[in-house]
Amino acid sequence: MIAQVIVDVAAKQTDRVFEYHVPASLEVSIGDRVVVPFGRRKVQGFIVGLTDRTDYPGQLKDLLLVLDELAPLTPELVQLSSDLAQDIFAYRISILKAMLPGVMRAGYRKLLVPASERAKELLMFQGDPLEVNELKTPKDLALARQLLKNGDARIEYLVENKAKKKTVAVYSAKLPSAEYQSILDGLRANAAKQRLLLTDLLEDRASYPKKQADLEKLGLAASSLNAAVKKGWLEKQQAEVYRKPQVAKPLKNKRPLPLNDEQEQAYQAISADIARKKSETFLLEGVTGSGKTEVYLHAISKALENSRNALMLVPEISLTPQMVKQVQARFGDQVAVLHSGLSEGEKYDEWRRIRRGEARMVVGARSAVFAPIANLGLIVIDEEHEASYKQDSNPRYDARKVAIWRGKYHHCPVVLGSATPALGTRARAQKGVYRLLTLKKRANRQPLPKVDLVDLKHVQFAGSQFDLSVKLTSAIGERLAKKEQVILLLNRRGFANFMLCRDCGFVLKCPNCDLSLTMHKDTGMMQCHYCGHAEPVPELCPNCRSRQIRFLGTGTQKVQEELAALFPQARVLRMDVDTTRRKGSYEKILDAFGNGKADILLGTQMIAKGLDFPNVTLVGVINADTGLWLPDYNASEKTFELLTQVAGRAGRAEKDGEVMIQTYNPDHYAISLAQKQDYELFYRKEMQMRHAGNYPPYFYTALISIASKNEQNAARESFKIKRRLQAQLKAPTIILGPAPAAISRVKNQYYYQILVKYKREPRLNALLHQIQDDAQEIKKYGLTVDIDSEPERIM
DNA sequence: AGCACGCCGACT
DNA sequence: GTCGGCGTGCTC
Repeated sequence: MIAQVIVDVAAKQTDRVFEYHVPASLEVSIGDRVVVPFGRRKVQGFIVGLTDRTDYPGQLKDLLLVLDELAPLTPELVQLSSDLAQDIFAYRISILKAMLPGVMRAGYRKLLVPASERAKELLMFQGDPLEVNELKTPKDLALARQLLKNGDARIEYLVENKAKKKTVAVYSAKLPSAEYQSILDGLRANAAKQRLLLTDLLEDRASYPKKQADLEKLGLAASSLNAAVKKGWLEKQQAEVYRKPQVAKPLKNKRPLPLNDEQEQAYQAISADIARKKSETFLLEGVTGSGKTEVYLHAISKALENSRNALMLVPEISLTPQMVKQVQARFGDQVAVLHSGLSEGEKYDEWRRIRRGEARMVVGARSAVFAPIANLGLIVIDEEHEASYKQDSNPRYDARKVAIWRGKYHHCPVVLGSATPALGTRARAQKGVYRLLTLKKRANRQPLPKVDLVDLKHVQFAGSQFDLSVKLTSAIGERLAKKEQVILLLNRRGFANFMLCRDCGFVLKCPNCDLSLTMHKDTGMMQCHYCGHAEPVPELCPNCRSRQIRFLGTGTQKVQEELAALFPQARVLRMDVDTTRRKGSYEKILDAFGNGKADILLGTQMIAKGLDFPNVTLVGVINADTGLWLPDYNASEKTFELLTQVAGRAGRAEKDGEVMIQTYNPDHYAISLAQKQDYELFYRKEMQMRHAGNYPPYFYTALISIASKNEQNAARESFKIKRRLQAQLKAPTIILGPAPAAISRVKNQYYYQILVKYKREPRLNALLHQIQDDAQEIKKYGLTVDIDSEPERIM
C-alpha cells in the first residue's frame, strides 16, 4: 500500500503529494496525521490518498508513524482542502493545519546525540539533550562539528506531538460483592476509612470504575486508596477525560419560545430543506430584535430531530459566556463550543468530542467552520456581514464560502443571518442565488431607539478639543445624574488621516477614484491607495479656501482625557486594542461595566456588537465619519453597518434608549439611512454607487500585495506583474495600481498593491497562481507576493 | 522550509 | 591546505 502525503513544509516546491510505502505493521486511512522521513529530516504530514501503484521512479520510503487513533481529517475535509487551495492561493498544508486544533501542529527538534561510548562520557552530553539550534558559541559549534565528522555524534530529528490527552486515576472493583461483604464483616471497629470504601463498593458498585476525585469527595484520601490497591480490592488505572470549559452556572433549561408568523414562515422554509436534504443558501434578513436567534434554534432542533447534526458560526466577539450558556441550556451536552477563550487543551478536547461523534452541535467562531462534524443537517452563520468571517492572514479563507461548500457536500441548507447583510450577500439573494427570508417585525415589540444626528459643522464643542459637542456632553451629564450608563463609540478603523475642512465639511478625495486621500506624513503627500494618485498636502481648503482644515485621526486615549476633564467624577472604562491585548481583559472590562463599576464605556467598534447592558440608556458616536472616508470601496457599507449595530445597544431593557451620532456629514446616505435604520434603502443606494464605481458585487476583486525590504524592488516587481496582467486580461477587466499600500512600510517591508476587478476571467486563477509561483524565484531578494481573492479591506 | 552539495575567497 | 560564505537543487 502506498500513501499519498502532504508534508508539513510550506513552500511552493513541496506543495504537492509525496508518496510513501506503508509498512504492513501500520494501519492507515485517509486523513491520518503521520510522521514521514523527508530528506534528512522527519516531518509531520497528512495522508490525502491511498493507492497501490506509483509513478515514482525511485525507492519509496516507509511511513514511520500514525499519530492519532482516529484520523483527524475526514475525507470531506481532505477534499475541501484541495478545492480550497485552488481558490485562495494558499499551500495545501497551511489549509490542513488551519483545519485542526493548534496542538496538532507538530513541534520539531534537532538534537545532537552521542554516537559512541567515548562520546557519551563527554561533559556536554551529561545534561539535557542538546538542541543543535541552541549551540551558539564558536567553541561549542567547533566541538559539535568535530564530533559529527568523527562519527562520535549524530543529529537526531524529532517530531513532537503536542496533542496530549488528559488522564485521571480511576479505580475499578476487583472482587465479587460477596467477598467485599465478608471483608467488611471482619473489619476492625476503628477501620473507618476501609469501612467507608467497602460500603461504597457494595452500595454503589455501578459507579465503578470511579474517579479518584469522586472517591476523595467521599472522604477517602489517596493513602486509603493505595492501601486498597495493595490489598487487591481495587485496581488503579488511568482514564482519559475531557478538559471541559467551565460553565459558571448553567441556565435552567430554556424552553423554545413560540415563533410569530414571520419567524414561522422562515423556519418552515429552512425546515423543509432539512427534511428533504436540499442544499440551499438562505439569507435571513431581520431587523435587530426580530428574533433571528430563535429561528436558528428552532431549525437546529429540527435538524437534530431528523438525526442530523448542526453547525453554528458566530463572530468571536459575540461568543460570550452568556450566549454559550443560552445554547447549552437549549441543547445541553450535545453542544461543543470552539472559541479563542478556551485553552489549547480544552479546544483539543472539544474538537475530539466532535470528531468522535459525541457532540451533535458545534458553536464556534470562524475556524469552527472546519469542525469535523459528520452528517450535517444545517449550517447557520449569524451576523454574516462580519468581516471577521474572512481570515485576513494566510490561508485567507472565507468561512461563509466554506460553509456553503459544506452545505453542498452534506445536502443541507445554510442560513446566513443579519440585520445588515453584506451587500454581496443581499445582491445574491436579489438574484435568486440565495433565498431571501425577511423578518420585519421586532419580536420583543420594543420600539427602535430614537437616533439623533449632531451636525458637527454647526455646533459648540465642550472642552478644548473638537471631539465632544455640547449637545452630547449635556446628554452624558443627564444620564450620569440619573445613575444610568453611557457607551461612547469612537468609530476609528485603522489609522487613516484624512483632510477635513471645519468650515464647509469638505473632504479631499482622489480625482480618479472618489475615495478620500490619506495623508502620508513621511512624504508630505496626500495619496490614493487605489490608483496611486498623489498630491501635496494642502494648506487651504481646496473647496472654500478656508484655513480651518484638519487632519482627523482622533484616538480613544485623547477622548478619555477629555472626558476626565469634563466629568471628573465619572468612572470611564476604555476598551480598544491597547487595553484588550491581554487574554481575558476583554471579558474583564465588560464584566466591570456590566456590574456598574463604571459609568462610561469608551471604545472602538469592538463595543458596538452584541453587547447587552440593560442600564445603558445613551449611546454616543463621537465621529461617524472617520470610517466613512477610508480609502475602501466598502467604507459606506461598513459605516452604515456599524451605526445600525451600535444604535441597537441603547435601551435594551424597559428604559428608553437614546442614540446620538456626531457627524460632519449628516446628509451622507450611509449616516442618514442608519439614523432611520433603513437597510433596504441603503442597499439600493449603495448598489448604485458600486455599479457606478465598478465595484463588488458588480465586479469580482483580487488584491495582489507585493512586499520587499527594498522599495525599488517592490515597485519594479509590481509594475512587472501589472504588465503581465495587462497582457493577458482584457476589458471589462480593470487593473488598478500598483500603488503603495496605506501602511506603505511595516517592519521595514515596503508594500505595493494591485487590484484586479473583473467580471469573467477564466484564465485569471491560473495566471495568478503562475505569478505567485514565479514570485518564489524572486524570493531570494526578499520579495513576497500575496494574493487575496475578494479582499475585505483594500488598504 | 531546511538541508546538502559545491564552488570560491580568506584564514590558522 | 581547510573553513565558511552563499547560490542551486532536492525532498517520495
